[in-house]
Amino acid sequence: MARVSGTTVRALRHYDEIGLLSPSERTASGHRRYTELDVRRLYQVRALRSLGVSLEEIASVLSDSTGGLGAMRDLLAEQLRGLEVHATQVRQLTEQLRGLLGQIDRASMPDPDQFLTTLEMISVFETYFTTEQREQLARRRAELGSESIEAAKSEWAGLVEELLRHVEEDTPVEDPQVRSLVARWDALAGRFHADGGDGEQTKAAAQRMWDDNSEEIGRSLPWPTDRMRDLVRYLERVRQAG
Amino acid sequence: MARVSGTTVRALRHYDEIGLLSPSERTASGHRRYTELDVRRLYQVRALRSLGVSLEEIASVLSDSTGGLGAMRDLLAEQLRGLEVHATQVRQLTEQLRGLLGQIDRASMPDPDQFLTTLEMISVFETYFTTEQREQLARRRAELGSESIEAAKSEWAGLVEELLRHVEEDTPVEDPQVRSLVARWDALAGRFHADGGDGEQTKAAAQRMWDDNSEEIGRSLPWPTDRMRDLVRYLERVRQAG
DNA sequence: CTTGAACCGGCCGTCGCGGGAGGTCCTAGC
DNA sequence: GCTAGGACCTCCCGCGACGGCCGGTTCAAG
Repeated sequence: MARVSGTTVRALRHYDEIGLLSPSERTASGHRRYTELDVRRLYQVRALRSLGVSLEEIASVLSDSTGGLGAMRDLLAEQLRGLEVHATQVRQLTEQLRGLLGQIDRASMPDPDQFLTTLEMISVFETYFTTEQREQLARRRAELGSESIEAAKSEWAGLVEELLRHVEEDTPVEDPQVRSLVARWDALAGRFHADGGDGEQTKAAAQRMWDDNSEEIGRSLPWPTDRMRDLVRYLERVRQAG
Repeated sequence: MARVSGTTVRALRHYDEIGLLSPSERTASGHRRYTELDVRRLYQVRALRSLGVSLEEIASVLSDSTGGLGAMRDLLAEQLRGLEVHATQVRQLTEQLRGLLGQIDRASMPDPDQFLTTLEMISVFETYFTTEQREQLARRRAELGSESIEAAKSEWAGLVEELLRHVEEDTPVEDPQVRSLVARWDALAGRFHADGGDGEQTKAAAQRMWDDNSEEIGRSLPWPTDRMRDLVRYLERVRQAG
């Protein structure tokens, strides 16, 4: 039976154990004897398995005595839906991996610490954003276009530099110039979120992420950790003063 | 630690058990106490996990004390290759499922037996053809174009009808007309295989499949089983006579 | 001092089998 | 009839990355 059907003996015994396909007969000595009907059922099982259907689902649909071609159709349709979801996840993973590899290659072996920090950032990111929210962010980035992202990056870098100066000079948090800088900072960050509805949730997630992990985030930036920490505290004080 | 990092307590204990991430300290009572360094390592672990890297590989690459960014790069590149292979398989599966669903829908609930037989055919197909050979067949079909496939199908149907007549009339196997029909049959089947090299293997696999499962194949056809079996035997006799 | 939440180690379950141990059976050749 | 070796049997452990439960300990707040 195993030779003819291209399955392993172990698989056949497994199907017998779980009651999915028990041979209709046994020899007096206990050897499994498969009938013609058993062979047909095995072919059906193997075909559904090769389509990724679980043994449990196969059992239910094959034992559905209502001649259930409808049930079979539903099962395959559901399988297809699941597969499409899976394919989406695989595409996202592939994209992420390619991005990371590109980052490594472009920097041609950057500071290992910095790369490990990037890994940490991915983790934080995963923790705080669900997949849908991440898609939303990606769409938003796509809408903005890559040049405006570059512009935002440089504007952000400028903001950080200016704010760091104020931190060093300990400018009072009520200073209108400082408050305007912080407002620009928040507006800049806000541009990367969608408006209303789910956008609010994304914003809230980002806020939580920032609140809980501002130090981690700081480490991933091209400025020294302690100065960024000071900057973050300063920002919070300015916001509370507002 | 679990709350902050977004992992479950169980996962943390698991990492401890397998020695991937053991807390640097323990309280006197035995509670795990994670240091700042442990937190960073956990973030790295989670990030690599979210990229689909196995715990074993994570352990090896994180314990690589050569500051191994190169090892990391290799690991991620390998991960990417594996993902791409997986994506190909997923695409093939999706295609198969869509084809099957289309078949069910077009026939708007055909004979359940016939559909189950289709499933059996898939299984036989899987048994005898490797993935690469299947791809080759698919390419060949694409080259031929769908209309020529339809033409071949109807030509085949015509051949079967004519040959069935000869079987009923028991025309001698040496009859030149019969031999020409069989030659057309073989040529028709041959058109669906590539020429030379791997094509020969595909042909051989098809031959084996036909030899071993001609009855199964017969069941999937729109002609009655017993007449097809007679036809198959007749074909073999004609070929041997040639 | 109590109480409820959090933590501990340990063990079983998942899914689809693979692989091995130790014993029985079957068939071919002498 | 005997023997050799292959095929079969049942029973059990293993994977990978944890989830979940149990009975007991520890911790922080009131």
